[in-house]
Amino acid sequence: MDITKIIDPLNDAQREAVSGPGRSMLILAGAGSGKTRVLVHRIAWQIQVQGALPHSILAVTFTNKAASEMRTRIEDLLQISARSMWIGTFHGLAHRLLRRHAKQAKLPESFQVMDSDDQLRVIKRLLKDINLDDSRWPPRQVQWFINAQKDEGIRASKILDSGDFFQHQMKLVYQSYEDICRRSGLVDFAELLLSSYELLRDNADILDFYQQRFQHVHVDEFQDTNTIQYAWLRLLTEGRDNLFVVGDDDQSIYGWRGAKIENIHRFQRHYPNHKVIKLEQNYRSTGHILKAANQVIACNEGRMGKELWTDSGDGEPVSLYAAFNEQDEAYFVVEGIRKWVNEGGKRSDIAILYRSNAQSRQFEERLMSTRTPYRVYGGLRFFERAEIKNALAFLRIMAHHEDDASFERVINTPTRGIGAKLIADIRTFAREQGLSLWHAAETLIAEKHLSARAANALAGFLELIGQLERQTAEMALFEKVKYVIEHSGLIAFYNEEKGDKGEARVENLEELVNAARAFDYDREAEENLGELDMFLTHAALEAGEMQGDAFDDCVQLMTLHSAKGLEFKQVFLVGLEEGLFPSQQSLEDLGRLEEERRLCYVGMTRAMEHLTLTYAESRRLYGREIYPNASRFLREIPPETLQEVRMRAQISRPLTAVKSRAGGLGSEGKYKLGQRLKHAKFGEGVVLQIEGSGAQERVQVNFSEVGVKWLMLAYAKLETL
DNA sequence: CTCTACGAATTTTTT
DNA sequence: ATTCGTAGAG
Repeated sequence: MDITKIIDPLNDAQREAVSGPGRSMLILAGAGSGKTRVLVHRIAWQIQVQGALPHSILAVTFTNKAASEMRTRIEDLLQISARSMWIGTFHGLAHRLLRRHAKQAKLPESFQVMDSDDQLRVIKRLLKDINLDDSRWPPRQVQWFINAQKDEGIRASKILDSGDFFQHQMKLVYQSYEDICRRSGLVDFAELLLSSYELLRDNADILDFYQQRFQHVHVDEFQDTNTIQYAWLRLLTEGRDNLFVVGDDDQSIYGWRGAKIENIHRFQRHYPNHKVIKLEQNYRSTGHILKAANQVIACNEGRMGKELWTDSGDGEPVSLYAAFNEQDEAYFVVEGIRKWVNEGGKRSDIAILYRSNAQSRQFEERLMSTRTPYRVYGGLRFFERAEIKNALAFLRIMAHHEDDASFERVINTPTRGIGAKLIADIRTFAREQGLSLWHAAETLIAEKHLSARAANALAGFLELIGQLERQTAEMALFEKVKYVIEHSGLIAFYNEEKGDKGEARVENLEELVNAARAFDYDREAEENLGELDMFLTHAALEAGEMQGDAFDDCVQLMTLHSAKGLEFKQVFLVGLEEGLFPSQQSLEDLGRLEEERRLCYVGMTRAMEHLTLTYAESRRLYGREIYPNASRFLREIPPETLQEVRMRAQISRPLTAVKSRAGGLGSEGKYKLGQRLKHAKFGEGVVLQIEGSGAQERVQVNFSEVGVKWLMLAYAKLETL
């Protein structure tokens, strides 16, 4: 066997990880340290050297992109098909388990996957039905609550009824939501995970089967796992010491949606025999960029401790530009892009990264007026567009009459004279009789409870669906889709819509036909599911590529979050201002502040050759002019790696705040970040920030009773705890 | 049913 | 500022 291909391209640490003993391992892989490579080569090693069967490999990722990349790279490396390996996202694999064992998972054979938009609609509907005032109970918040419970593995029935009104109400809503989903055969994303966890937990035979099968379990981006995902992994590997996880605590930026860094510590406790390997050699960025990023992340407490290094030289220093205002900032960045392109650089090697989507605008305007091609990430994706979801809802309701969500979606789309009143009546009747909306509608017509006009319109709808069903019964998937978008009236409906908008929607619908034609049934068909159902699931689980032509040479605009995992020769990290980045909401909580800092670290380490940081001294935000301070993260960067750029020297002020090395690193004095202390008047609090020195030294403290305050150390009477 | 007007909210996102 | 959702009028 030729193992040189597997081993030779690796450095020592990577090699140790790849060829390590067949027990649990924790690979702490810094940014740009070759983490995917390690994962891929580890799997190759197990197969080729240790004789593992492809069949016994399980590899879990968070995104479809990561999963397919891993699969491709394994196939390229080993020159074998990776078909029999289970490589996929947590949700994708959970889904596969549920399809295979629908009965034991207490789900209908043909359950449908709901995306978050569908889920939100169901919740809105539900809140209306039980007459909850949605200004006091915002649907989003309810959705968030339910998902958070599921992510923690908590069923509605397990929520304590502590007498807390909010809790009590939420429990009721959650319970009704569960009922609706069960009755309609709908499963949301969080439910995929929770149900598949329960499936394994409650069925010893099934669990045993998969434990036997998956001799080698691998997890990518382990720091992003939430409670239920960890519990799921734990079940599969319990007592087997075969869990190989790769992650980076410094790149944990999804705490706000339930990711638990603690899972790394949990892992260390639960797999006592494990081995830890740190990958610290970086193959992406120059020395200056790494030094700057290292110093920033070093300000966080309680890290696993890693320091990136490179042997490829310092490179250029990091640029810093203090813009006059947000327009000047955009102007400066686009000017930088122009220079780069003039010197022969590619636009697609450039990224503009920002904290919040709203910031993209000024850059778009500037790019547009200079006619620079660009692409903004994070818009609606193909399968999330309303017209596509409408078409899919037709297909769904045809195949599954009890799917209330789809029924609601298309009952009056395109409009066919079924008004709010009639729909409400159907809903009420359905609820009273415990029927699906479809069945309720049928019954209402049959029992002549409706006015002639209403009955007519409703019967027309049912008949339309019935006709579509019959006429497309024998068609291939793409023909079926084509037939439905044409004969449901959707195409005609959107053709009516004036402007490019309707035109674009029609084009999208036509594109859906192509998507159906291109859909590779065989590749996905493992479950005993019809082609249409597979396609619908595919649409929910993989919302599809974002808009824009990847082939064009475009400047890339995206949030810091969506930049994770990517790299660019030239990175502009913009809007480094207190209140923006770190965001306002994170200022008062050290934990969230540290997550912002990690986000900053992620952003900086995206840059390969050149990193430019900018902030504005004045910014229009929500229609108001604000005068933010430079971000604390700038002060954490070692000055020797920084180079201030001044496009218009007389305008931008000298950067005193940035140059003065503040005590923010927490090395000197008796106060450091996170330090608990007590003030005679304000009570107890936590140190968030330290600035200045000597008589000027001041600390920002978050007091539990009175909130955030700045205190001069020279005057304040403080006592450390 | 569609259009307009007014008020409220406004980090980050994958599945 | 802008967007989004709802309430009320036409």
